[in-house]
Amino acid sequence: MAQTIRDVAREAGVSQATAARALAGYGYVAEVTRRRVQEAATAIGYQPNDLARALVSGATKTIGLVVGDIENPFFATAARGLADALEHEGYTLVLANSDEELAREQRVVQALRQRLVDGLVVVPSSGDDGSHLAAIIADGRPVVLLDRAIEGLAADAVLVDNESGALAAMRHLIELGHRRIGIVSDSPGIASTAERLAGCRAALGEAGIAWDDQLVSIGGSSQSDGFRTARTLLTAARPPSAIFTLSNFMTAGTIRALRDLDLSMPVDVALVGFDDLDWTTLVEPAISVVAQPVSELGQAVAERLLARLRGDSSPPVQIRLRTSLIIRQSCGGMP
Amino acid sequence: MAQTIRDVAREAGVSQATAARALAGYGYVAEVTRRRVQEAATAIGYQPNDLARALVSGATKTIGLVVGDIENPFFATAARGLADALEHEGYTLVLANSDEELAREQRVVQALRQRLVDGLVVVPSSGDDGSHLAAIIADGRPVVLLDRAIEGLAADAVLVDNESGALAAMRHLIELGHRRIGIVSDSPGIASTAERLAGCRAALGEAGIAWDDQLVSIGGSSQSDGFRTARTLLTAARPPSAIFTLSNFMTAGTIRALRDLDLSMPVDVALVGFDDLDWTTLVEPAISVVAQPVSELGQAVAERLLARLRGDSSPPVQIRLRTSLIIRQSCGGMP
DNA sequence: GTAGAGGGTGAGAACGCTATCAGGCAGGTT
DNA sequence: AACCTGCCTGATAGCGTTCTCACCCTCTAC
Repeated sequence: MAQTIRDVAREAGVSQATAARALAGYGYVAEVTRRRVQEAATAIGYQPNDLARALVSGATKTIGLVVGDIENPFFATAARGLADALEHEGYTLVLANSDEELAREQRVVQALRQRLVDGLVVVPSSGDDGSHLAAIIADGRPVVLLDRAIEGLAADAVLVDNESGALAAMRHLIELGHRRIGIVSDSPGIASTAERLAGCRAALGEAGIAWDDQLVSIGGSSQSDGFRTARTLLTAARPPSAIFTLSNFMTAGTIRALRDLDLSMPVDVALVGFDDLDWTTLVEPAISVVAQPVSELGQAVAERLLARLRGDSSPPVQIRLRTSLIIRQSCGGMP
Repeated sequence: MAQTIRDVAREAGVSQATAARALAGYGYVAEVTRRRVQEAATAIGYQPNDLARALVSGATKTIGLVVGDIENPFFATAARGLADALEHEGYTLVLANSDEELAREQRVVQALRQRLVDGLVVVPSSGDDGSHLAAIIADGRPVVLLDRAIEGLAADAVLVDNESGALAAMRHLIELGHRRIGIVSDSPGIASTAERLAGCRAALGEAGIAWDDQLVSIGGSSQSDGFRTARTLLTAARPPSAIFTLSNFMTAGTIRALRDLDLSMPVDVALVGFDDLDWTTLVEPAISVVAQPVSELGQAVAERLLARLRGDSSPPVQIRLRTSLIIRQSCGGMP
């Protein structure tokens, strides 16, 4: 098996304590001894045991990441940005999927807690239940929320400006003359979704258009949910002339529904989606979107987390990154 | 901070040893005592320390996963399949990106090694250098290769049938009458890519078509590399009438190049790509692809790994999952 | 009445590391 | 000669578990 510091000590003919000092570089060690120990270490191929080190130091140099589903490119990109920034400081990511289910999320958070992660990054599946995360914070370990806030939880959160993003998208469709705008949404239990819906409401309000529940379809968060609910919307008695989708899966589902019904963008239906993925410019017409700075989101989360790990104990902050409306062909607003 | 088993013992008025027995469930403990200890544990909110447990048991219940880039949907899906299967058995995934660079891969593997992962799943960036992985195997910890083999490394590998997949795709294009078929490839240093190229060679050989280096563009593994090399191919003096792309990023890059040059599929250029992603049926025309059972790949890897962790010490096996050619509109072979 | 079996308990070693402490030994100072 | 000081080293105490061992106590069997 793996060699221990004792093996190094024996090989170098010194005590375990001296070998430890020589390798870790603290206390007094004679230059000759240090060299001898180091040579012995490489000779027998010694590798420090991070586990033992963590047990005594109390820090595992490990960060837990809980996302809904790593297959969602949004989460994958954020995870990447986070991993890169953390790796810089010697931290490793432990990954867990919650499937957007609170119960599962609680289970994996519990597991990560026992694993003694130094900190936790969570994309919470519920906007109001944060008791499992409060327990981690009570342990004195930092928690940073990614993309979604939790009401009443004293944790840092790095979010995007969902409300103004949705507002801008809806405004644009309204300016293009649309009065009946369909909204394809995933569950409003997800905090970011709720904020986007609020943005929609605000835009309709300022344009004097009444909110119409018939035009809002709310389903699960998978692409097939998006397909199903968009199809329902489009086959209704008075279908919308434009659609705003609140997430990338909803956008994909809606495009499939449009294809299925042989409706073309932007002539039959104008479309704007939330979240910009690579394929949105691969399809024709290219999809207009509210773009989020996804990778920056991960980086900002890493920054907050590292600050906390360094001892920053200022009150929790909420960071909002700006979204930007990218107008392409699908909404008909392109010159 | 967190409570220890000693705190539970004190609370229950028993020794640390008895508390441990009561909680872990070995040895003799009186029923009354057991109940008292368990009540004490929940009362003070005791959580076992997995770190200490791992140190003594020698198993961290942790699996390392090294992929080129978690943002690549292929890896993300495989990771998901793997994570689900492993979670079932109480294992957690530790994630690392190699950026398809051997040096980086070696660094992260080293880090995972010190972290004492119980096993390692690697998508190797090099097909011939496996020394860093051999070291893990020498420690007695299982390594399973995902998607790509390494020559001369005694480790299980779960792969897809790259050669016959590429063969089928090329055959199909040849049957459609194409004689000049462009191949957009990423680096052949990647084992799976080399196998796909071999499949291409075989198909051309059996059709009596000479291999033409002018028709093969080899670049990096990013989408922009695919765009650049496909563009070069398409703007050459005698451009190909069909293109076969060897990975999903190459496919996306090639589609962009076609759009950029105002060439349409399948009329101007027929296209078949390797790897089926969600967007391939979102674009028009829908892209014909060699589909890989990605999620099954992850599951099969988990199965192998779990078997090894349970002590299976049979000689390393190589598992090949079948690919399937899905004919859609982009190649012109659809009735 | 004593031996033995068996339930129940606490003391303590081990895992591999970090880090403190007591002491040894050379050199210089009073 | 006695004493300090500064370098160097080994012994040793944890970190929070798992798990073995020795021991005690009670009950049954001869």
